[in-house]
Amino acid sequence: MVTIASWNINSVRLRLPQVERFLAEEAPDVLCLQEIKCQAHQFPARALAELGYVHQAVHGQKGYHGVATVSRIPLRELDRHDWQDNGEARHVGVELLGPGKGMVLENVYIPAGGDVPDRAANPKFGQKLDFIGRMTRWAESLDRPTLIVGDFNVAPLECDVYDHKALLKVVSHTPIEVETLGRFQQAHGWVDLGRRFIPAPERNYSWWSYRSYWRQKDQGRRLDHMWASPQLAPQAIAHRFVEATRTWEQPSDHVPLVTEFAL
DNA sequence: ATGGTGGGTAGCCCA
Repeated sequence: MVTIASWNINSVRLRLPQVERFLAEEAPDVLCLQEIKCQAHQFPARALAELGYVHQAVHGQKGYHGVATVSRIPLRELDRHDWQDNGEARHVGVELLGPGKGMVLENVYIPAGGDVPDRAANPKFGQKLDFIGRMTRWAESLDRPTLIVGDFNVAPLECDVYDHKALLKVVSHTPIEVETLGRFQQAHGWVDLGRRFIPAPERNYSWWSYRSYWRQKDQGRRLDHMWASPQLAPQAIAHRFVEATRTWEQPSDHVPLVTEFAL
């Protein structure tokens, strides 16, 4: 059995105690973090190593973004794609070397895309679409069993948001984003494990705004995903969102996802 | 209900 977790932590230094609690309670073999918001030398490497996560691939950046994959299983870092070509730290790819040997684990933080869903008015929105477009061309040539996880910043299905009609004009759920992410999915035949295990139209959110009104009304969105390549997906035997973390004190706005593989 | 809240970091950017 190999258990993989993914969590947008929104500052790993601020929430290190929550990461430690999550690792103690869920005991995944591998944890993929997004939005670590620190440089590699500031990453709490020793604290996580003391919990057994001694194998680490950290792609940090000062103040913003940043991803890290920490593991009890030996791993080898493969690459760090810059799909915007602007130096932002949004991806790290590794290969598992012990249990799960041969699995490639892609940890990605797709840009949020700003507030206005219009390329001309808001360059960040175009950069988000272009990021996914470059990911799509990359995915077309993949030929190894791969799990891609992270904060995709897109809620693809109608039931992935609290109000589909209202959110059609809100970045994260616009038709152009959903279509663009759909082309990425088709490029490799990715299996959306979130919906394989929690089928539509069941409520299944991974993110709630910090703004209190939205939280009270359960106005969540499914922005975080674990997608398996076709040859790997059948090995996934369990999948869950750990929604309880959102009720912890001073939480991340995202909750972790966990998948168990029979490997 | 286009405001509001929460990060990092130095006068704002990002989510």
